[in-house]
Amino acid sequence: MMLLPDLQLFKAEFFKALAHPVRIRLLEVLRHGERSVQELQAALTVDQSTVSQHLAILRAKHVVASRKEGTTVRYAVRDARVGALLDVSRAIFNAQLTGSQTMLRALRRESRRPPRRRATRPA
Amino acid sequence: MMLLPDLQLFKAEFFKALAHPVRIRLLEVLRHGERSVQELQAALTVDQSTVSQHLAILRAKHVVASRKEGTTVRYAVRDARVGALLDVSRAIFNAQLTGSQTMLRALRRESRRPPRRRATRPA
DNA sequence: TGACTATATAAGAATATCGCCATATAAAGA
DNA sequence: TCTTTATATGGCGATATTCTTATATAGTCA
Repeated sequence: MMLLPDLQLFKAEFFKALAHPVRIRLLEVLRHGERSVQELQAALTVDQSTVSQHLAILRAKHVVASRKEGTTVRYAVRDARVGALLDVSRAIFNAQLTGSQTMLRALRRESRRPPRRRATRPA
Repeated sequence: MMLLPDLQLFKAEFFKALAHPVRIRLLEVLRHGERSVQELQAALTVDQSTVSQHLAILRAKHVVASRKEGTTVRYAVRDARVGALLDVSRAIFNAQLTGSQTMLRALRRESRRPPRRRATRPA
């Protein structure tokens, strides 16, 4: 049966694009600015073809855009509101995760400013 | 390989919960208030077991909660921010859908106040 | 208890998604 | 042109989702 308006189908496709741990990580890196495939690969520690495949999916769903620059390709989030989306969902997780101390800590860690690699060793 | 932190996995599970047209429709009805399974079923025109199965998924991911009331079971969204999430994504679609006139119209129709069934016929 | 209603769950077939490996394309430099 | 580097894509086995059909559970009323 089914027969639902295309619009809901379209929305579902969009959420599907976010429904994978690798793609979430990709977006959480990309929301801080444009990145090359190499940089993304380094940040995630998954292999090249996997990163490329997930980027292809995000591209197909129009979540990210790619721009060629010489040999490398740089990716960026297409709509800044994707950041807002991740923030709202973070707030929801936060409320939901009252159980797991470990995940709660990880979540809090994420929401702090980008961990600005420490320059000097602590006193 | 893989080895991503549990947190991202958890987030992906959450988005997966939204990544289906039927579940999106369910949430878009539920965000306006508690509903029984029957009401949901009537609103979506999909059959009983399908609605129940999708509700089970939303329940498993803690997106909705169920409350028994006599013979019937009433469902509600657990976190009001889910509404905000749907709104942000709507905004993103809106920007994205500059191509499809049909979907654009459907999207606009959705964002108007609940269509409050007209009481008198137009003049 | 039996019949009826509302909802949930199980099992299976069809389909989709995922990760991995190999290979393809494309730019740049020798 | 040959090589190297950066990225994309095709094929495949493993796993996960989804719908359908049938059945199970639970509340209500007679």
